Amino acid sequence: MANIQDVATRAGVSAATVSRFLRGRRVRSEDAIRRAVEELGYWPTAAARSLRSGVHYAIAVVVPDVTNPFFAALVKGIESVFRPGPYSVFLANTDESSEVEDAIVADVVRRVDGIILAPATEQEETPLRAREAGVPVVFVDRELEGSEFDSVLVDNAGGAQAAAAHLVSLGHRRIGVISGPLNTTPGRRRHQGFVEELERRGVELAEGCAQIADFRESGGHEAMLRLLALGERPTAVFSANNLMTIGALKALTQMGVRLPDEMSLVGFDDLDLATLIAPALTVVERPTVEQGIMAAHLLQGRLAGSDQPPQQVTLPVRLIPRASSAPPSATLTRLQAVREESSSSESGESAALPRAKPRRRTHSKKGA
Amino acid sequence: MANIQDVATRAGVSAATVSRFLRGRRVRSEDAIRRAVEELGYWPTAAARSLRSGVHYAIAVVVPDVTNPFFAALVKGIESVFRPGPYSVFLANTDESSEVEDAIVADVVRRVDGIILAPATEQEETPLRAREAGVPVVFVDRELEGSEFDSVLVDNAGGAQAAAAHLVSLGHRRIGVISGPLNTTPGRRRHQGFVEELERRGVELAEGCAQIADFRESGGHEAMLRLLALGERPTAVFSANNLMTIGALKALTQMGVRLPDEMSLVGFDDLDLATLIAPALTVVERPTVEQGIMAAHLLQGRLAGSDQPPQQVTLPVRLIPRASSAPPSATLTRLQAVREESSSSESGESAALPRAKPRRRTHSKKGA
DNA sequence: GTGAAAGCGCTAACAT
DNA sequence: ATGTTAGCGCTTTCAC
Repeated sequence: MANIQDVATRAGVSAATVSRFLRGRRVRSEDAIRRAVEELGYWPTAAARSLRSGVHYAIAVVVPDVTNPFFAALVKGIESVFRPGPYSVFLANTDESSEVEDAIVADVVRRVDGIILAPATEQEETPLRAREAGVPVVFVDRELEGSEFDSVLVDNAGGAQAAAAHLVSLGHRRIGVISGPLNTTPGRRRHQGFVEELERRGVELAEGCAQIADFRESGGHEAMLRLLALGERPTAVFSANNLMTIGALKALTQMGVRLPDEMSLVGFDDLDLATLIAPALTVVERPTVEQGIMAAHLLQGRLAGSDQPPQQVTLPVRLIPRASSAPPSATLTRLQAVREESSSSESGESAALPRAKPRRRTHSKKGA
Repeated sequence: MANIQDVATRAGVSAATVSRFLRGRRVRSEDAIRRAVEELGYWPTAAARSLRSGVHYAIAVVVPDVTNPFFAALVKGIESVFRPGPYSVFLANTDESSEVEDAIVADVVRRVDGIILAPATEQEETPLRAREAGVPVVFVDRELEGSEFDSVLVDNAGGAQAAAAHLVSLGHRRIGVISGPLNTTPGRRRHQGFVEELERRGVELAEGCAQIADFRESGGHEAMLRLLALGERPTAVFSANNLMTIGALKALTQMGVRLPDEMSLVGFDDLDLATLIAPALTVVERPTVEQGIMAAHLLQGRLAGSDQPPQQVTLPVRLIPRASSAPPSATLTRLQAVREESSSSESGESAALPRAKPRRRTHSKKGA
């Protein structure tokens, strides 16, 4: 395989000149060099270039699970930004394991100029090592507690709150939640956001109604089975990510529980097929490709030598009400008893409306 | 950052000895070296190692679209094989573009020791260049015409044939197909397999009933809209991959066409949510993770220096009949006329059942 | 603008 | 088993 010296000889110049030309500087012998490169099919050896100059013209994207459509979309966004070059984008998978992530980052730090990282958990100094090695890191989806890294998140708490508010407004009082690991940013934020909003609205989380799972389909499946096995089933459930929502749906189908009659379900993350399943799924949607684009821009800034203080970008989410969430059905809630007593004239429509927005601050209004 | 010489000095040996130790050979001063490595936080520089030895301890997986669950699963399989090391796995996305693929492969050839490639199209000598560079290539999902590369495919033709047989057996005579690009292996094989099986069973593909799309959701969507706009709609459609099936489903929903009453649908590729959509989707399922594992094993063989002739592995597929395919409905087929005459007593339940497994060979039973 | 020379960090060949 | 030496292919001074 031809090297730079071969090109130089053929073009009648020195290797240094060829190198300069290849790096975009103006030289007299452009034509000759271009021709020599062409004829020899020359392409620089990445390793030699990296060794000498310290730049790799590559970045790494490290995610817990490529199989998760969310991360896949993220990657697409990132790639679209870097496509024009000169950086190649490499993707690596940690399989939701901190150990694997450690190994990958340690390896990749020697091969790339920057890293976009969606950490498996928050307990790790791996990214700090990367920084020590002089490789900028941008966090996506998950962040390091009080760290000084660029990061792009979505409004996890806000989305979870919207889901809680939605379910309470529909009249649900016995509500379940399937959360991700609490040592991950989205796991903890969504869980807290959901639970706190319930409390704020005077709804207590009953025993066994908070299931901490693992962001995987199997975890969601098992969690939903546990919820269904409860003495008193929740009338509504919030599932904190796409994969667990799928698992939960399968559990419901398997146990013959009908949505939304027997249970309401709201998921975090839109599913590609959310509108096709029956009933169409109510979800909290977040920008995925955009999140990747944002992260890529931040990293590009660092690669260009930006010395700005760490940026913390938070993207908005939005609740999309569809058919899987509805007021609790007659047979399942005590509210129903109240309803039957008090109102019979308005029964036709009111059940479908968020009429139950009860006692925001339980104590403050008690006397009124 | 410490280099190998620093470690050597600290351990009181030469750099060569450290190098040998790191590569697994036995040395006397193991302990001292290990300690020095530890204390200095030393980690070899990949570029230097690659430059000198020519090995990168990395492989690349190049796919058209990470967002496609099929490729995501493939990657998972590959990673599971390489996880134990010593090779890192990098993933790159070609966005279904031969040009991007060319660029990626040209780049990656200088950085890795082997490539697993799912080509965007078949018209390219890129992989040949990789081979010239001494980098082994294993094809997945798609193959190069008459080439001498290892490859792992699934029984595309067989799957498509099974789908055709299934639909014809149900009684469909006016059948549509949404195919992928015919210059890709799975696109062509599935198309041909399907069409030929129809012919073999005496069913002709009507004008406009063969839609060649692009393996993308949007393509499937548009193709289905075109099929629905036909003067005489097909009573059944075969969609040649997961993404197009999703697009087709959305088109059907959008146009208010009910499955399977107004149309039967069979897809190639199982969908994660196939059982959750209404009605559950009939699909041709193929092993995805296994395909990745197989490809990884083949590449491992080459990396280990195997000189065996190119292996061509074909994995079996299987048709999973679910609810989206059923006999053509009353209003849509002339068969119904026959039915109405002959049977009225069994009308209650029979409509939902595949009872009409009528005249496998139209001509053979005509007189009965 | 250009060439000569040095060297990035490592491993392979050759001694011992 | 270990040290010495050379050099992978490139980029970067440093002169000119």
